Amino acid sequence: MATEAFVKPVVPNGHDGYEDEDEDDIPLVFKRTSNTASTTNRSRPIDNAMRNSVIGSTKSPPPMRSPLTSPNRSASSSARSSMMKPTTLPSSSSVQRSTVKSPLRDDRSVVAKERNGLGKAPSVSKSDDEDSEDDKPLSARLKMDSKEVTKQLSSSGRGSTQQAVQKSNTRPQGLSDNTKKKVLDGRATVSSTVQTKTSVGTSSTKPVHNEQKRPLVNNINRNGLKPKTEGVSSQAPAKRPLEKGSSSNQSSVKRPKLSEPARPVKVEQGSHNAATQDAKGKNLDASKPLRANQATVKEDNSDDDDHVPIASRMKLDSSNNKSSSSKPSSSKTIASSSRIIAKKPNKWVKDSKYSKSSKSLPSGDGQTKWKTLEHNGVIFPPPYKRHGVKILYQGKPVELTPEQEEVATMFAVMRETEYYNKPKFRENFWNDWRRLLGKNHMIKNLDDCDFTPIYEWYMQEKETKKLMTAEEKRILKEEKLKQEEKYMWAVLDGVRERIGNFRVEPPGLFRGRGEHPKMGKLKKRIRPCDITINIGKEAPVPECPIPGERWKEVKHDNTVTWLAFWNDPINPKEFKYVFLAASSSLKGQSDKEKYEKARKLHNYIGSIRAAYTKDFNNKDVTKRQIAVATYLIDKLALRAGNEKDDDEADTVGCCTLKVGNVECIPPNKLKFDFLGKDSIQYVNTVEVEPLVYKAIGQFQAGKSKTDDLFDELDTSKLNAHLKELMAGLTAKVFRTYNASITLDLMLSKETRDGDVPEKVVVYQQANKEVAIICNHQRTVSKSHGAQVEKLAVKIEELREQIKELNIDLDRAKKGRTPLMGSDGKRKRNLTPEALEKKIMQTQGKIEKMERDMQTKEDMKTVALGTSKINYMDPRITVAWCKRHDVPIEKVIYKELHQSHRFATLETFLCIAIADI
DNA sequence: TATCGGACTTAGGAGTTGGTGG
DNA sequence: CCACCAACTCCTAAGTCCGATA
Repeated sequence: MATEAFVKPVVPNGHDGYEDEDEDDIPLVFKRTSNTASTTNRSRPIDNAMRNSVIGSTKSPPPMRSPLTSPNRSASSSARSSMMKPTTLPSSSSVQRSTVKSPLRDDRSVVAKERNGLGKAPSVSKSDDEDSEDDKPLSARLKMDSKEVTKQLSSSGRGSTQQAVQKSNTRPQGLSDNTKKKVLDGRATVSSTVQTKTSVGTSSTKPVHNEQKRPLVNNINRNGLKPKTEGVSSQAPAKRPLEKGSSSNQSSVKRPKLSEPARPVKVEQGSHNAATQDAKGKNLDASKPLRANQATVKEDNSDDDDHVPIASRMKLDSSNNKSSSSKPSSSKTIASSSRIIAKKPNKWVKDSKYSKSSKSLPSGDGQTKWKTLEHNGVIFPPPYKRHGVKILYQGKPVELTPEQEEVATMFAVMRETEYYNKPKFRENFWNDWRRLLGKNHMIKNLDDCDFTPIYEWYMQEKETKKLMTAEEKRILKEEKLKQEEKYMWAVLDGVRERIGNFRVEPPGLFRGRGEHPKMGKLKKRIRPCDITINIGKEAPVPECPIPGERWKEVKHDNTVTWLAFWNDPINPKEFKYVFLAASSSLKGQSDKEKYEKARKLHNYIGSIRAAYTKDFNNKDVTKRQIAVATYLIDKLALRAGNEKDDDEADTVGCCTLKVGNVECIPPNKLKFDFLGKDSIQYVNTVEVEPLVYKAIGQFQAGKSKTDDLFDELDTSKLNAHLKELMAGLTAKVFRTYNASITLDLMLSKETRDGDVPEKVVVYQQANKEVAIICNHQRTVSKSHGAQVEKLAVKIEELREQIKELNIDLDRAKKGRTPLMGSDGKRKRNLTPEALEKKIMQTQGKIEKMERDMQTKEDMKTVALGTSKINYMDPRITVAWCKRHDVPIEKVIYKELHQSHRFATLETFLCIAIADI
């Protein structure tokens, strides 16, 4: 390893996207596309299933080899040393993770693994090599040398770290068995080592493998924390009472949906173990050194270092990490490749000639975001057009003013939605509409109103629209475009950029998600006098599109990126902003910064995990809560969980979890059940480090179900703590990091030789894993049941056909003619060979349909788009596509890849390759 | 230190579109 | 050629996080 250390290892698979730092340099501008979300559906069944997993399984990990990780990775990693080294990260993290499996991870297993740091590539195999060639170059290019790494590190703020690091390192040798095991897991490399002791286990999951387990847990046990039972202070003021008592309550309350148990953990160990082992083995070697130290540290000192910023403690191992690998087949390849790569990368990275960086990065707050900004303001929805259809009140038609009719229409058209019959929705609507009707209006209550006439008018309008010819539709579309064209673009620093939401939100009834207390309230029409425009000083102020009216205010603030804003009519304290589109350089830049931060976390994750593991039994309750919360955020990808007002839906994140949201299941499993963002239910049962389990029990002691689990904690305290560990680190970075590392790991691990469709499936599986980890759900489409049924029917028909064909085959062999078909027609007289061929083909069809059906079922509640757009570093995807000759458009949709972000990446990659 | 204001990112669902299998 | 469905786009709600202020 050592040798390799500097070289960037090529990742076998090559991926590395993540790892490469270079990319950083890359000019890319990421732009994001707009969203994509998938469909709707809210069910969340899936999740459950998927989610459950154990976080840390205790078992010792079997030796697996992670392809990636292991050797190659190590090597490579080392190479990357800098970043990602899988080793590094993984290590620590890995260790933990591995140990633990996060439930999530289970499925997520993969993820876990990744996180662990694997690097990427399992081994590159020969085949890989080939790919690797591409890969290599790229990856290699991307990656930095160790030196670079170092630089980065330092830049990242390690500075002081070193010292700290040292401390941590110090411990090295002493890894406990546990540690070793962890290490073995592969994840462990350096960091792992460190952690090892404490090891939290993280989950690593391999998709399949996950199971492997994670030594961590075990380790933990050894550590044997004693749980203190004491109490946590129970002060917990309940921040927001759950409504129901139990956590679950929430869920229940808000979303009835699933409560299923999570899926069982998945996986299984089986396969992976092997991998793991390998990895471990490898890792060990390499890793031990550094991280071990750290890890070791842990308990002992437990407190010692506390003060030391983790960051400082950490250092990278970059060099260290690299090492291990050995093994496998890939090694050769890797090595060689790595070298090559290494060189390139540097260049690459550094070269920033390509980088477009010309623009100033936005980044920090208060910083200048632009020098000149021109735009034409916003476009307003057309004024209300009266239809004159009357509603019935107690059976009689009622005359309404246009204003009253407009709001009545908003309500009428929602008849087929879930909102329509919700008491809160009706109540809020009625309160606002009644105000419009006036005190003396004949309509005295909503229940006596019959909106059917308006609903029918609306349906008819819809039908009419549908019946328009394609030509008519095209003309309408063009007209609309012509009207809006001038509002669609802004010129920022001389560059024409698309504006994201240049249309002012039209009036309507508020559709909050979950059990939102304000659902049904009237969202009034926004007028120019509600809008503040932000534009360059030199630019002409946009003309107010509504004659006789004027903007509320015109500002020239170049420290912000918004072009206009107005106060949210539903929550006047909040704002609605008009920003540039995701494809703009401004958004792309911040996107890139986001991924860079996640990458940087890769270098710190080992020490961070070691640090929080050490604090699982810290005597200071606040520290203990921070440690456990960080663990949950890291392992389960939970959101931070800011405090919320009472006039918002009752949802929680990590810091706002209620006692009732977490159930302790002996010996060391935790069942989470709560409503998260958008009132999406999160149900997951995971095995955690025994110390975590104990700590949770302590935090719950003496409290009611609606009290805060982490009563000493809030997001600002948590983030302040995280910032001590790594500059710029906040809770959400863990989500980005774990999502990207998971993608990377899964891709490198699962990609095999094969045709493009097969590779695309691998990508989708990886994407799915990430979505599960992040709990991105969608509701099951209305037609899902019918679609599945249809497939089932077809499969049955094909089976019948096979039966008939077999009969015909028997007859044909005996020289007889086929029987009449089920349709009564005479069949062609085929030779036995032809019949056999036909049977085979039909069998193949059945198999494909069964697979499709399974996939459809598996994916019915998983939303892939959100993670693709917001969490998975596009560089990983691009690098993988290049490496494996998969056209980028097969895995990324158009708009996404058209966006600068991807275009740039591709360019970047091409350049890198050429360089080589 | 807790709150609040402010600025941005992340999220799911509705609506639209275009590719494709029958 | 048509119907269907998956893939997108659009929309806007709902989070995160930071810095200022009380």
